[in-house]
Amino acid sequence: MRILICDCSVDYSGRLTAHLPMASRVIMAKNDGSVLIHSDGGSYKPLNWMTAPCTISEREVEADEAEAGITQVWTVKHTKTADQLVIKIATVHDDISRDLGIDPGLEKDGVEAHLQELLAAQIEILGPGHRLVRREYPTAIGPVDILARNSDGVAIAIEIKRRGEIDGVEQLTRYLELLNRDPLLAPVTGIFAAQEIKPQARTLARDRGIECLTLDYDTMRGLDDADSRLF
Amino acid sequence: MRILICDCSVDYSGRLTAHLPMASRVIMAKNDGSVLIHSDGGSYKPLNWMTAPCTISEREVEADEAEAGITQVWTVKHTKTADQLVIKIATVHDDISRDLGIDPGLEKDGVEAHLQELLAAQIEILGPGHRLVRREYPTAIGPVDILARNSDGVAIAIEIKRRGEIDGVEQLTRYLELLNRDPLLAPVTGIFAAQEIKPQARTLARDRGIECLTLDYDTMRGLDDADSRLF
DNA sequence: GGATGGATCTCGCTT
DNA sequence: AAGCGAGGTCCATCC
Repeated sequence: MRILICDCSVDYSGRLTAHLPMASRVIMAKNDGSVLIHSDGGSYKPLNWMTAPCTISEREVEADEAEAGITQVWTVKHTKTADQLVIKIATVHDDISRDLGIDPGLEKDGVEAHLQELLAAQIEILGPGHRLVRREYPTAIGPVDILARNSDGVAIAIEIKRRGEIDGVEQLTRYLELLNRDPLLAPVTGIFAAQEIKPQARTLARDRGIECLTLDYDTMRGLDDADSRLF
Repeated sequence: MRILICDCSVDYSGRLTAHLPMASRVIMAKNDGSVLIHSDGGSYKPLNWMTAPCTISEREVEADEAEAGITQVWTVKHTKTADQLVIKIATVHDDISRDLGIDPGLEKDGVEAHLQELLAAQIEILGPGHRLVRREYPTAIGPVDILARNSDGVAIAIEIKRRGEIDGVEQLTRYLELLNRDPLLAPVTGIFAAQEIKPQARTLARDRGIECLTLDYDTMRGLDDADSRLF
C-alpha cells in the first residue's frame, strides 16, 4: 500500500472518458495494483480508480507539463481491457508506503441469503401445516426464493427481500404468472416477505392479491438458536 | 482528511452486522465525517465504512481492551439512522492529517445517451422504410426512448439500454400498454434494443411479443462517422 | 467461465 | 423527501 497526498489531475478513458482538474487529493495504490483517487468528501466511492489487475508505469514529464508544475506522470493500464488512467502529479504533500499483509476478511450477518435460510427452516411461521417444497425453485425467468405448500396442499411462492420495495412485488408477480401456467402447481398464491415493507409495495401487493409478511430477523435468529440448542 | 495506518478491529451494526478481526488497515476519515476502512486489496469498495452525515467520538479504553493492546476506541455514529461503527485501534503506524479543500469535481462523458442518438439517426437499421417519429416520446409514465413507424406505418416503441435486463422489458411493457390505449397510435409494437441482452430478458420479451435487437456500438459509431464525412 | 441478482449499493435527476 | 434509472457499478453464487 502506498498513499500519496498530492496535487494532481486525472484522465480516465475506457468505458467512458472522465477528467479531474488539478486539485489536492489522496492517491491510494494497493498491493494488487489497483489505484484509488479520493477527495475529502463524498462517500466510499473514489472520484476515479482502476481495478486490479493493472500495471502502473511512470513516463518522462514533457516540457510543457514541467512548466505547469508537473513532476510525475503515472499511467495505470488495465491488463485485460483498454481502460487507462493518466495521473499527472504536481506537489507531493505526503508519500507513505507500508505493507499491510492479507486481510482476514469481513464476517457478515443478516443479508438476504440468511433470511431465506431462516424462513426455509421455520416455514411454519406461515401457519401450521405449511411445508417447504424447495428453496430457489427454478422457473424460466429465474428461481423463486421459496416454494412451499400450505396445509391444504396449495402452492405458495415466496419472494424474500431485506427491504421490500415495488420491484420485489413485480418480480414475484412475474413468477406467479409463470408458475400458474403449470397445471401441477396452479393455483399458486404469493407471499412477499421482508424485514421492512414500503407502503407502496404493500399497496401494490394487496392490489394483486399477494400477502405481505414482515420478518423479524432477531426473533427468527433466536428461534433458530433455540432449535439448535434442542439437539 | 485524516489517514491512519494501524492495526484495528471493526464492528458495524445497522442494516446488517459485520465484524473485521484485528489486522493492519488504512482508516480514512474525511472532512465531512465519513469514515472508510481499506485493506491492501479488493476493489474501490472499503471493507467497512460510514457515510456522512455522522459523528466520530472516542471513548475510554476498558481494562480488558488495554490488556489486548488496544489504545483507542472510536465510535462512528450516523446522524440519521442507528448505523454505528466501533473501531478498536491497537498499534498506529502512521497518522497524517491534511486539509484538501473542496474538489472541483469529475467531468464525465458517457456512452449510454449516445446509443439513442445513433439509433435515431440510423433508424433504417430496423429495416427499409422505417422512419423516426421522435426521440423521448412522452407518455404519462415517462418518455419512451424512441417512437418510430415501419414501412406499413405501424408504430414502434423502442426502449434502449446499454445492457438489456429484465427491468428494461418491464419498462417497455408499461409504455406499450399506455401507448396502445391511444387510438391514433395503436397497435404499437415494441423493440427492446441493447448492446447486450441477457437470456432471461430475451425470454420475457419473446413471451410478450417484444422483438429484441442487439446494437453494435462500434459499427453504429463507424456508420455515423461515415455519414458525417459525406457532408 | 458465464450468467444472475444482491448491495450498509452510490449517484443523479425528477416529481 | 421519495422514487426511479443507471453505474467504468462491484460482488458472491450457482450453473
